[in-house]
Amino acid sequence: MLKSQKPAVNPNYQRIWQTVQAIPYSKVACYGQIADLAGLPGKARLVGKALGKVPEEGWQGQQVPWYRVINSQGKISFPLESEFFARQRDLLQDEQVVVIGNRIKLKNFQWLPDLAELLFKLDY
DNA sequence: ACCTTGACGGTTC
DNA sequence: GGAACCGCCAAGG
Repeated sequence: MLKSQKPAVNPNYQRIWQTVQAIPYSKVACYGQIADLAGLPGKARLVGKALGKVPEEGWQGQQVPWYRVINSQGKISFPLESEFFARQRDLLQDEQVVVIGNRIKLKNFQWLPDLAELLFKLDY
């Protein structure tokens, strides 16, 4: 049998993308929160890396709503003047998420999944 | 094996 | 709220 075909996609990235897919419409989650839910506690920065490599065509037939992930301070983690910042802000506002001066009130929009929701959406 | 990179987070002032 | 600082650690070169 042939050894190591292609290094396949990093399994940690896959779990992160899958977890991000569970964030509901009009809700946001923090990098650290996603890391925890993905079973990678303390690896918030890894989530950032993984999101930077999200396949444009989605993962396993489903889009990955990368724009629903913001930092723990309720802010978009891109430079204000960048094109990425504008895109993320627009996509969020399209979902009725209120963004004022690079600030989103986590109190109102943070995704707080209950156990049943997690068991249903994440299969591991 | 060593070094740098990150879409981070918490602490403190 | 915000800026400075420091700790964190897998990935990729």
